[in-house]
Amino acid sequence: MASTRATLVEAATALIDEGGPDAVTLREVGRRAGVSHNAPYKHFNDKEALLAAVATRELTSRAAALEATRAAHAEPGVTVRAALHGYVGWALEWPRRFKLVYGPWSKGTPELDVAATKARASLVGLVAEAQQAGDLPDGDPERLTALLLALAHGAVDLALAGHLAADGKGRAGPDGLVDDLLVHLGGRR
Amino acid sequence: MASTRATLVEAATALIDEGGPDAVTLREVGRRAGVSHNAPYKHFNDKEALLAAVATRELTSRAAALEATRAAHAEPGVTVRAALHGYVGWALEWPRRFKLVYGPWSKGTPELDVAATKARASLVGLVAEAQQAGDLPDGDPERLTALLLALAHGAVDLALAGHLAADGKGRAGPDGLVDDLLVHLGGRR
DNA sequence: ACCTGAACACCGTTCAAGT
DNA sequence: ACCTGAACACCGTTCAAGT
Repeated sequence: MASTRATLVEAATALIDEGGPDAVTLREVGRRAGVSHNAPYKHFNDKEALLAAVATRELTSRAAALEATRAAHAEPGVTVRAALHGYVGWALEWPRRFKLVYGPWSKGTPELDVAATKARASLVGLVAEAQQAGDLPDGDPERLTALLLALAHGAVDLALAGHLAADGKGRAGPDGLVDDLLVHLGGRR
Repeated sequence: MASTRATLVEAATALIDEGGPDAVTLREVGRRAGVSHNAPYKHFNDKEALLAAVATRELTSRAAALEATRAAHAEPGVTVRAALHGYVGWALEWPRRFKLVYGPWSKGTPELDVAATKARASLVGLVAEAQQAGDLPDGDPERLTALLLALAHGAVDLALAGHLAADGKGRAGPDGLVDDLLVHLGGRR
C-alpha cells in the first residue's frame, strides 16, 4: 500500500505522459488517486511543486540508469557512447518527461537541482575516464561533458519539434548526430 | 493603424515575453488590443493558432537576421560562427519565444514548419560555403548543419534550465561551447 | 496529521445577436 | 466580414470544518 504522496506523484506522471503539464489537473490527479481534488495541497504547496516532484523522481531514475550503464560496460569510450544513446533513448521514449525536467520552473526547485547535479557529476566522471583512456580529447572534463550533453540534448529537442532536417534519412537522427560528434572528437587513439 | 490581427499577435508576443504561454489569456490579449475577449476567434481558430502565429513571426524574423549576418560577413567560416552566436544571443534574450518556437504543438502548424525550413535552408547554404572554403570538415552539409544547430540549441536550452555546470566559469556558457565545437571540427585550414 | 466540500476568481470556447 | 455579451464547463487555490 503506497503512501498517498507516492500515489499522487504516480498519477501526475501518467497524466504528464498523456498530455503534458496542462493535462495534469489537480482534480484528475485526486480522482485517480482516490482522494478529493484538493488533497494534493496537504502534500505539495501547489501544482508546480507536484510537477517538480515528478521531475525529481525522473531525474533520480536517470542517474540510476547512468550508473547501470557504467556498470555494464568496460571501456570508457564505449560507455560514454552508450550513456549518450541512453539519454537520447529516454528522451524519445518519454518526451513529456524530458520537456518537464528541462521546462521553465518559476520558483527555485532545490531537490530537482540536486538530482540534476548528481546525474551530471556521474557523467563528468565517466568522461574523465574516457579522456584518460585516450577515447576523448584532453581538456576540462566538465566542459567536454557539457559539449556532449548539449549536443545530445539539442538533437533530441530539435527532433521532437520536427526541426531536424532529414528525419528518415538513415542515421541523421539524434543518435546519428551523437555518433558524428564522437567521430569528430576522435581522441588520441 | 495596424490591423486587428497584427495587434492581437503583438499583444500575445508581449504576454509570451512576460510569462510564457500560460500568461497569454485571450481575455488579456483582447483587453490590450482594445477588443472583446473573444474577438481573437474571428482571426484565429483557437489559442494555439494565435501562439503559432507568434512563433511563425519570430522564426521569420530569425531567418531575416540570418540573412543579414550572411550579408555582413565575408569569410564563410567567420559567418558560421557569427550565425551560431546570433542564434544563442537571440535565445538568451527571448527565452520564452525560444521555448515557444520549439514547444509542443498539438496540431500540425504548416506555416511554422515552412518558416523553420526556410531558416534552416539558409544556414545549410552557409555551412556548405564554409566547407568549400575549408573552414569546416567535408560531408553532408545538412548533417553538419544539424550537428552545429543541435549543439547551439542544446547548450542554450540547458543554460536556460540552469543545467549547464559552470555558468560563471568564464567561457563555458553556450557561446563557449559553440566555439569549442568549431575548434574541435577544425576543417582543412 | 490528513482529508473533505463549498466557494471564489479565472479561463477557453460556444452561441445568439448585432453592424 | 467583424465584433459583442451572456453563458457553460473547467481549473487552481483558499477556507472552514471534520476525524
